[in-house]
Amino acid sequence: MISTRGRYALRVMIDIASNQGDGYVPMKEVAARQGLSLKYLEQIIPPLTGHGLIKGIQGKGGGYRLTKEPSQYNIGEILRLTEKDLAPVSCLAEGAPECERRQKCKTVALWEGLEKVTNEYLNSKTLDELL
Amino acid sequence: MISTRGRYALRVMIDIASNQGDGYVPMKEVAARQGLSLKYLEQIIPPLTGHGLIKGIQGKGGGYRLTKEPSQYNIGEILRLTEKDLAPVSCLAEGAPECERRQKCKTVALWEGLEKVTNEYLNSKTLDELL
DNA sequence: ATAATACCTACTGTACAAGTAGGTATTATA
DNA sequence: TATAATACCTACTTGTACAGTAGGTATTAT
Repeated sequence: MISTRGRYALRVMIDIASNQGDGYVPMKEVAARQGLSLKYLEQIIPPLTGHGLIKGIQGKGGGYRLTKEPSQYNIGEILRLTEKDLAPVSCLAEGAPECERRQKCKTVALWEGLEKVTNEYLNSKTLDELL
Repeated sequence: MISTRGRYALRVMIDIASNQGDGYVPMKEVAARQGLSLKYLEQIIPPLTGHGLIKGIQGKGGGYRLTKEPSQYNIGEILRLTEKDLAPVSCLAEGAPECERRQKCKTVALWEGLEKVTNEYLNSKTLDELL
């Protein structure tokens, strides 16, 4: 299940896209508009700036803005960065210990298929479709 | 993320299908073959018997068997019964309080679409495909 | 100098997942 | 009729992770 981290990150991206104009959007305003905790959002944002999806500038008058056109973001990349893991089962999560039943496991192909359809869906949707 | 309840339920169904022959399969044997806790499995099974997916008979020589051909079970129904919820986000879970942002929510359609593709995938797979 | 911002790190309460534990009810069989 | 083996039921436990709260530092415009 998608946690608040991914869901809030998406709402932040939508909010910035809708309000950036030609300037920078303070996270304080995003938090107020979205009814979310500023302090919590500050913990969620770093992977997005770290991977260049948004740019933040410090100091008075600072804030965030997108680095690309909304149509250039797919939802999957936003969620993969902010969500802990998008795998449908823990044994497919990154860093999961190699399962010793893997060879004879009758269900792993099912879970891999499920992961594939969800990733394809999320990668096919872009940010501008949500505005 | 699919929890152990749904994953174990699936393995139980596969194990019963593979071992029932023309008799009944004791859960104790399933637990031993699958390397799972019998006591834990006993908590997971009731919704499957309650909805008639498997039939259990008590007493010595008892156990469980399928009520239909493996090809007649779809994976989605097994998971929906044993998993707490298959919704991709908590606001789409059954019994979730009506979200007051629902009307203006820009992301709910995305989550509904994600739920749709996962349900379609899981409903399209049948138990016999896993044997 | 000050105010407003991004950015950083530690701590906390709650809920739930994943079991453990100890029973009762039912049925075949010796 | 006693016993063993099963399904079925309910309470309790433990660890972990989610969803924050809290208190700072660094940077920049005015």
